[in-house]
Amino acid sequence: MAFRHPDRDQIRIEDVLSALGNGVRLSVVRVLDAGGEHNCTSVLNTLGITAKSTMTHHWRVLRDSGVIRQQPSGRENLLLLRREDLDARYPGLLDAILSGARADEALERGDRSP
Amino acid sequence: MAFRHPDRDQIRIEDVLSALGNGVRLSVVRVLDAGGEHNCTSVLNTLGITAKSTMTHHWRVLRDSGVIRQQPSGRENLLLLRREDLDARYPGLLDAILSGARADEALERGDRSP
DNA sequence: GCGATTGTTCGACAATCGGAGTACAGTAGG
DNA sequence: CCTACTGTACTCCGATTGTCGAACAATCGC
Repeated sequence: MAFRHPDRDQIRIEDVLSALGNGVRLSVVRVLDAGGEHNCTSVLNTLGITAKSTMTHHWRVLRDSGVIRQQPSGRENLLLLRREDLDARYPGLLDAILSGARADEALERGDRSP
Repeated sequence: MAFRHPDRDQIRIEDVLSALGNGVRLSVVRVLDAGGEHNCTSVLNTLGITAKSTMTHHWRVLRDSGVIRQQPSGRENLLLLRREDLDARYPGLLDAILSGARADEALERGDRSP
C-alpha cells in the first residue's frame, strides 16, 4: 500500500491549519510529537476509543496536508510527524501549536501553573 | 449591535486553527495584519469580490474563535486583529502563520527570493 | 425626512466533514 | 494452511460549512 504524500514544497499552510483545527487530529500530532514509535492502533489506544475507519479518515487528512508520513512496515503502518519538513517550511509553527495545545489543556484543567 | 467576543482565556487553539484553515479568512487576517484601519467593505474590496453576507459569516467565525474584534462605530464595523491576546496565549503562533502564508504565496508565484 | 451606505439576519443550497459498520487485503505466526 | 492482527476501502448518515440573494435595521449626509 503506497501512500501519496505531498512533497515538502507542496505543503500549504492553509491545509496544515485546517488539518490541525480538529481536536482528534491535534491530539494525534501531540502523541506523535511526544516521541516513541507509533502505529495506527497505538495512537488509537492512546487517544481512547474511536473506530478504526474513522481514524483512517484522519490519517488521510493529516497525510494529504503533509503533517504526517505513513510508512508501511510489515502489517503495520508506522506514523511519523513530518517535523523537519514543517519546520523548514514554517519555522516555529509546529512548536507554537504544540505549546498552545498544552497550554489550552492546562488552562482547561484549571491549572494555575502551566 | 453588540458582538460577543470570547475573553482571552476562552480562546482555544483548535478554534483559531480551524478559523485560519480557510483561504478567505487567512487572507483577511493578512490584510488586517498589514495595518491601517479596516471596516468590512474595505477588506471585502481588498480581497476582490465576495458577497457581503458571505463575509458576515467569516467575520463571525473569526470573531467567535477570538482572532478578530469587531467594533461598531457609527454605521461601520471596525475590524481589529487581536494580536495582543493571541500573542499572549500562543506566543509566536500568529507570526509563524503570517510568515508561512507569505512564504506560500511567494512559492506559488514561483519566486526564487522570498 | 429621504436616499445612500453599511452590515446583519434569514433562508436556501450544494459540498464537505466526522463518525461508524462492514467487508476486504496483506502479513505474521502457529 | 489457517487464524489472528493491522489497517484500508467502501458506503451510509447526520451535521456542519461555504456561498449566495433578499430583506431588514441602523446611521449618515443632505
